Amino acid sequence: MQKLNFTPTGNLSDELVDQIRTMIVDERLPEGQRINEVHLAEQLGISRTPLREALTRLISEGALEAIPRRGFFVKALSIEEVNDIYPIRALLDPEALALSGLPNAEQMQYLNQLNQAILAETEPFNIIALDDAWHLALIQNCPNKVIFDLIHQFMLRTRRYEYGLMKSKDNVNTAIEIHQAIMDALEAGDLPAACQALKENMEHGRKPIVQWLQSRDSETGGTS
Amino acid sequence: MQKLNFTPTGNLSDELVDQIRTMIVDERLPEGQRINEVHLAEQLGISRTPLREALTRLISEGALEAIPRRGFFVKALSIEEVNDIYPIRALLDPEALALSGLPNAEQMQYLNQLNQAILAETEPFNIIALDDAWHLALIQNCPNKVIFDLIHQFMLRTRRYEYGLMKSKDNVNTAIEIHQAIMDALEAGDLPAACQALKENMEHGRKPIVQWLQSRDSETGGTS
DNA sequence: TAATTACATACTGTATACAGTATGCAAAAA
DNA sequence: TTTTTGCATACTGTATACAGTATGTAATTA
Repeated sequence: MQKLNFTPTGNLSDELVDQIRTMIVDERLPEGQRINEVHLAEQLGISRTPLREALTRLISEGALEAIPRRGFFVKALSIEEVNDIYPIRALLDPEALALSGLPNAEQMQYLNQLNQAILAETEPFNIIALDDAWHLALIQNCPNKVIFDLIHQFMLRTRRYEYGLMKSKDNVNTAIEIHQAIMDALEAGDLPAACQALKENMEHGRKPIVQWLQSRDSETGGTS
Repeated sequence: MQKLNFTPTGNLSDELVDQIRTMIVDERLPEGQRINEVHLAEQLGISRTPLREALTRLISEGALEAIPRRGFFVKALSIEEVNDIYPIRALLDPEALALSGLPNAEQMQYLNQLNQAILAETEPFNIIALDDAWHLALIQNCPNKVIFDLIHQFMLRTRRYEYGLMKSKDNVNTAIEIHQAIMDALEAGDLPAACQALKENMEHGRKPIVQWLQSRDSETGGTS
């Protein structure tokens, strides 16, 4: 039962990383859960070797942790991590935007399209993917590829947190409005204002997530 | 020929990552080189499975890259990467120091000891390790663990560049003087000045590396 | 002589086998 | 009834086997 018998590009573990990350984000693999390699491997239709290579990569991404001789575990969501990461993005994202400069007309149109697509989308997982795409499109001209990749990495790392959040339409609408404000500044040709708005976006994006985590932690159980 | 037959903590690949990174830094594995897994595995006295897991991790660190069906390659040193990373550290390090606050007397003494140890050391590899240790000690109180880890990651990633540089005693002395200037500001209780000095340190640290790379690239061959 | 094709070799990517440790349960003793 | 100890089971970590692709060389043809 091979997944794909035409694999001209990429290895099995490449696709596995995306697949397993998605399972962690949508909580099919809930936080704290121990990964049973044999079970997961046969569930995914592959052997343990490429699976372990994928799990190893997800440790670097911060989605998993390993305890020697005990195995891989899904990392717990933590308020500390949110409080740490969002201020970093408040530093990195505006810097990336400043380095990128103003987007051209075509790029502006694409940003608008994405923002409207977010409005139309109802599936939380897709909303997050579109939101991330918007933020990446904003800095697509960034000449500093390391910053770009770093931001991309943090996006993947915070998807688990935003997944819980984006179930509420209120938070989605807020995000759309902030995007609009940034785009307004860009269309006015005011790059510093756009950077400032982006910085505030990141600083304020932290708060509702922390609140959600706190309310979640005060409950004992959760609905599946 | 086992490396250690008492491994109560940690897996083989944990130690392999450090070992192979060192081989890349000191150019036993030169840039661009294709990694022969069979050869390297038997050279290190282990099998290909844990080796491949270690190599996978070193891709995340930026030391290697993988081409499907071709294998792992040591990433080439690039001026672009240096130009990208040092401005990021000029952003992150001062922020981490600001969050850390002033070090206490004991910590100041440790910073002084490290700086003197750098002066006494002659081996480039050790100089870099001490320099990194100094910069980490500077921000050891940083409450933002993600920034701390990020800086640590960038240190490992830039060791290859600094190894070429630290062969010149001039550059070592410059580093020591800058450390001293930062410590002077700290002992005066002026945290903002220390952050500013650290920022300038990072911004200026980039230049000699780029110059070294340019002069190196204009030569055809190199001494072993 | 230069170019192209066919073949032998080597290496990667994946699966599987094996060894050693952790875990949970049952039985026995206090 | 509670605690402790021994054993069976399950799972991780590592080694090895196998399949398929890339690579280099030699032979053949233009």
